[in-house]
Amino acid sequence: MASERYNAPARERHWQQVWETADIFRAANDASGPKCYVLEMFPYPSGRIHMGHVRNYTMGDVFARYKRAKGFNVLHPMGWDAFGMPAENAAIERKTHPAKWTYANIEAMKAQLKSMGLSLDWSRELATCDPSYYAQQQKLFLDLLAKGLAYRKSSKVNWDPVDNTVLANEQVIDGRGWRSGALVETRELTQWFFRITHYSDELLEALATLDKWPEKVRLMQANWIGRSEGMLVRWGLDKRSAPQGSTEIEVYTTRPDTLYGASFLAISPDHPLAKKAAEKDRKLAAFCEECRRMGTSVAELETAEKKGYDTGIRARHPLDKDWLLPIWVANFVLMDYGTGAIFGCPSGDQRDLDFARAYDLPVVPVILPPGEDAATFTIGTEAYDGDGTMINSDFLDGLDTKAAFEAVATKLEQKTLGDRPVGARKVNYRLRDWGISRQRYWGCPIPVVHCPSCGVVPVPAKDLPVRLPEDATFDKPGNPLDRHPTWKHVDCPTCGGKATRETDTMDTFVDSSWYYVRFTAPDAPTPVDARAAQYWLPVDQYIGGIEHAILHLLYSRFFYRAMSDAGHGAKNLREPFAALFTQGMVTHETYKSDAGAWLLPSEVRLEGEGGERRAVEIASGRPAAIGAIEKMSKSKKNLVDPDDIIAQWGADCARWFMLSDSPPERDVIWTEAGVAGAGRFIQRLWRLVEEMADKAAAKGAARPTEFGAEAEALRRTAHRTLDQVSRNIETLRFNVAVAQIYELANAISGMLSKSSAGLDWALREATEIIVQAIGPMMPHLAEECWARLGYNTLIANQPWPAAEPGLLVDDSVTIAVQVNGKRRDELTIARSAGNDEIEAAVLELEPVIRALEGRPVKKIIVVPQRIVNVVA
RNA sequence: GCGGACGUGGUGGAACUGGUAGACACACAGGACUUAAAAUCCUGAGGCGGCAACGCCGUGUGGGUUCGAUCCCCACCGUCCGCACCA
Repeated sequence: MASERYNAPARERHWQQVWETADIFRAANDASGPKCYVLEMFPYPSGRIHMGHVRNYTMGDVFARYKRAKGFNVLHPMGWDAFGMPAENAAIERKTHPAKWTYANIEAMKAQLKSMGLSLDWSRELATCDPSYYAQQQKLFLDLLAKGLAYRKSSKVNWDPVDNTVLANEQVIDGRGWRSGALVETRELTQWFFRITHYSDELLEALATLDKWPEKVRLMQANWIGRSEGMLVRWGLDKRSAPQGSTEIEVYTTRPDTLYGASFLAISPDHPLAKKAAEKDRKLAAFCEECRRMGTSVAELETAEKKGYDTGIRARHPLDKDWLLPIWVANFVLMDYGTGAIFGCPSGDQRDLDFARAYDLPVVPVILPPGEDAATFTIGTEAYDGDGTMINSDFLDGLDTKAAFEAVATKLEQKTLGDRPVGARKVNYRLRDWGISRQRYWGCPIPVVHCPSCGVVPVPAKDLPVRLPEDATFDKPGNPLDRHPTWKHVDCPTCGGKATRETDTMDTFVDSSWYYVRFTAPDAPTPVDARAAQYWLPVDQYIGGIEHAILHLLYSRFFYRAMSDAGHGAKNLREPFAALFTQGMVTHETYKSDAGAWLLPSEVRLEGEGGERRAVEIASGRPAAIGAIEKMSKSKKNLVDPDDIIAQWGADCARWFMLSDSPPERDVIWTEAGVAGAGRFIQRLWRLVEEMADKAAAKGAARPTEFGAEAEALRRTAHRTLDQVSRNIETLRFNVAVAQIYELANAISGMLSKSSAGLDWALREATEIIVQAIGPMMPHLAEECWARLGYNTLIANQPWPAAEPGLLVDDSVTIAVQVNGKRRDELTIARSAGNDEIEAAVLELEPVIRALEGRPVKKIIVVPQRIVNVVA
């Protein structure tokens, strides 16, 4: 029979239809048997999927299909992270409505995702901008409010002047807004917060239980939470110098052991004491003002000098009532960490040392590094912050650092100032509460009403959801909800008086903090269906980008706990994602025209090879520059459109290429050659299956009793491949699984020209195995091959084949033979051979005798089934 | 500055728990088929020396542990990532 090329795009549409009609990917909440919840981070509906999505969803799909074949009840849903700024910006630019823009995008992207052949349960599709979703989120908010986990406060916040909204700390990267890239300003505003700090310790501690998360992500979260153990220490103020009514100041320190090395106190320009002192000191007031104007961007911090101003106020050392220390206002002290006040120990802290040197303050060494002599040790330009032996420290002298910490801590806890202890042990966290207010339209409305007489009043359940008004205008900057003529004006639910709605909407990260829970029962009348959540959660395998290591993943860990504590979760579950995998980015070469404009890969023609590679701009015929390989981005135009690839090569080809070569956690370089290689393999596999299918004799033939050596070897290869592919899919090592499938394909090809009863049967078996093995990765091709092999079932419904254990182990093994650690030969011997037998055989090998050069053998090391080393 | 990861042929990468380094793929070269091309198939290849058998060298650099190190330890170099005036 003449082979025809496999027409991937056409056949893929066919099989997608078949799957959809059979509705085989719908997950049942009431199924018995083991469940497996596979989830990829849901996309923002920007309008088109990009290659990053293709990679992410392919990985998830391979895992989901594999688990399905392994007999799990798999939940593999998809939805849309649909609130957010781009919709609003589109509304401004194109004079459309965010909802219209968003839903049109969803429709387009859904079609694209479907063309990828993903095994998704579309019946659970949700969009976070849909009132049916955000209504439930508003209920959650109110329950958190009732629990004190949501609250309102005035504080300094990060203001993004381009997006005209507040940002959470996690959303400020290098002093810039995470979306807009604008330098963030500081503003004092009254905002809504989630009390994530209530869970600081739990979020940190529980990281240790997440053994299926990347170490890197856990570390990043631990650093972000930033736990430190220290003490709050109260210092009495010298009455003569202190402002009226100020009697003490409290500092936070992690190094109370260095208290005798203190030479000054420093407070933030925003510290109440600084403000009070500034009332009477114009120069100080000016200094504080100057500090506030200083930016907080990285560049500014790096160049900023340590600046201070002596308030003239003096504080009494907590361990020595006769020791007065100056209190300075310093530009490097942060009001929102600790107490906004520190004591400076210049010998033990580089920053304090710099400050002391600049203002000529005392530098007293209190910790003697190991190996140094107390008589000669001095601090020059470098502080010593390590451990050592205490010196110049009164009752602490001679103790080591840890013991000194304990001794001071105990003493400070016993000593009193006024009627309270001078010191108290305190654990501090870097983590701040999550500011969720956004001054934007396209987000979930915060369901409260502000009443002049009743204060903040929750919107009653019967009035939920608080819907976004559809007739908002986007022609002016600022919050469309705030300037809407009628929307915000309501009667107070409590007293009935005139009141106004909250016009802030929630950070979109709130939406994505619980969507995985909603997927378990997307139509439930309550936010969470307890039974469904209990059955499906936690997510068994979560896959997404590393960029969410802190943001989304920390928020979700918090929010899941908070909603559980408010009564919406699965019992005895604290962590929503049991296993996390962070995949690498998709990168591509960049091209620039001689006019300096970025060019799409499709706009250039590549010529030559190796060091001679050139790019030519097709339109102009002029040479173009080949630039660095970078993450695919609109700005650099190094984009390849998944639609084009799927139309030309098919989804299976794109999927296979995404899985090949690069380890999934690393970046993959998209190349035309790589895609073509994947395409070639598809055709090759198809030809192989056609040829097999035509070997009619093997189909349904009885299993031979004797196979013969070649058939036996092929069977071993096939079953070993099956075994290894299974394990590599299980551990998401797709590139290795792909390589093993190639090996099996090579082994089958090598045998195709030969024929015997045993070999025909083994070939048929091996072919069926390879078709099943590619099933999760290239599902359409697998169906096509399965059908071509004569089956009228769906391979998507076939159980994963089991490897025959007997074929995974050989009777004989080939082991390496070394002389003095250098490989000289190899030896094939019965697996059961004893050490004596192996030793004897090794010593007779010609290369061994030669390498020994007549020297006597000192000993022979035999590692069974691995290696033999003859030591001479 | 602090913390972490990584470094293997021309390229992407593989190597189980310390046990034959370079699987598999891409690119390349030679050959077959073809009027020709495409497609396909076969063969070759880490480097150096050698006709070959074979020998020597080889996983960023330098040391160490070990019968044996890509893997463990120490130091250094380079790349990438995260955090960063955090008291």
